[in-house]
Amino acid sequence: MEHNGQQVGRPRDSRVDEAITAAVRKLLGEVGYAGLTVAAVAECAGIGKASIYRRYATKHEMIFAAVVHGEVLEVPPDTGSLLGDLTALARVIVGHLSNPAAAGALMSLLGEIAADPTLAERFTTTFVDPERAGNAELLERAVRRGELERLPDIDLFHAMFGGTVLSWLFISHHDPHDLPERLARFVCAALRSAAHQPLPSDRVPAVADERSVAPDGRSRP
Amino acid sequence: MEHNGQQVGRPRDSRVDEAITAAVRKLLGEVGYAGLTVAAVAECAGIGKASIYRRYATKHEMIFAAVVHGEVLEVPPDTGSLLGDLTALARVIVGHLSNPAAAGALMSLLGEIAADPTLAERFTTTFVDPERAGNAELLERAVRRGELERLPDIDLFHAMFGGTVLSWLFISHHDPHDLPERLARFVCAALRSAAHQPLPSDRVPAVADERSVAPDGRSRP
DNA sequence: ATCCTTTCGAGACTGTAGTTTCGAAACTAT
DNA sequence: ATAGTTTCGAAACTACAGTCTCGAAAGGAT
Repeated sequence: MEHNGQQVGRPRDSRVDEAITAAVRKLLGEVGYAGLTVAAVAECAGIGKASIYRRYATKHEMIFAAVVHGEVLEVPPDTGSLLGDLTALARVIVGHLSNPAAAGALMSLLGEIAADPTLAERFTTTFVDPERAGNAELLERAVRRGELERLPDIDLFHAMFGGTVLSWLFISHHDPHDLPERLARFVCAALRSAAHQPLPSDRVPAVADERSVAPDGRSRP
Repeated sequence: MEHNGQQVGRPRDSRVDEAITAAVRKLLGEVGYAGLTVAAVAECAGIGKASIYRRYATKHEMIFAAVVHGEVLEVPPDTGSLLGDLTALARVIVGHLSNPAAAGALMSLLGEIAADPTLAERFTTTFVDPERAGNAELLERAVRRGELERLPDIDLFHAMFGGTVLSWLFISHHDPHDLPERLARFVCAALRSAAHQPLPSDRVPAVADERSVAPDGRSRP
């Protein structure tokens, strides 16, 4: 009988996992989200389709994992000022969203997410929550530094910062080269002003704690 | 030979056009973007699939036309204050994006647009440009009213306002009920601050407290 | 060493849905 | 009227997601 947590049977080859994500990213850049087929991923990775569906329930989950995996936005280091920090954060976001492979896929993925609560849940815990936490940390630095009197509306700030970049790139299709400076200056001004105003409401959006989703998102057969 | 503008051959039945868009909207509300099939649209409209593909090159174009047609965001009427106008504008955007049918479709559409320059062009002229023009008009009112010293960065404002709502709804999945007030207040503060800053500089004022945000009395139209 | 379980690549199979083809019908021009 | 053109609905075509089976291989357990 099997020991605690130890798997019985042939273990999964981690090289297969890497080959899948590498193939997905490569093909996303070449043929785009709509042109991506599971068969092509398998061939490009030199594996069988079964090895893909053993790991991911659907094609979308496969793409999701390949696009989001490890892409959690790191909090930029302390630059010494709120304006500097915001500029650096905007640069990180722009950098990630300018990657053509992940970029187009992310939008299509958001479409899927809008119609698939399971995927939405995973997306939130994997991507959204950490990113918002990073934003919060950045703002707390400004409070400690004395640049802000109190913590601003984190949820609004988070939606605004990322949402602006998203809209700038994928709706307006503007050149992002000077967006970080413009956005950071604008938001910085808003934060300094808003810090003097009372918050519109005092509801605390409790984050639903979900427990134990398998790391690979696939319940074992 | 054909006369000026007159079409030769059997004319299109305008009832078919109407039936298509009506069927798309009806089905989007029932089954969502991912569950929408061309066959279902054809059956629901009581027509053949060929009549759809004669009008639209792809399924996505069909949905795009059905969703965007006539949905151009109207500029809300003058409420007498910038804050009021911004709140009203945010309510309009939230209202449109909260429509489940259009909402999921828009995100998936943005994914297609990222990979299809033709669709991107149509989307820009049909949807993005008019919306930005509407935003500009609203800000010009504030300048005429004397609330703003000069016209702010229109492109940034446009991306920020719509992008924030987009992110709030489809990335953070938050409740939008009080978003218009929060967003409008925040952006209003930013506009007032940014209006009397030099545009191309990166000055770093310490904690220069400005209490000039007093005239905030009205909040509702 | 020998089972037992699981993963592996490969390929066949199925159902669904986007797209195209086809004969008939509708309309204009001569 | 008749030829030419375009639209119509129905049906055929095609691609692909997703599933399954196969024989082989890689572990762990006894």
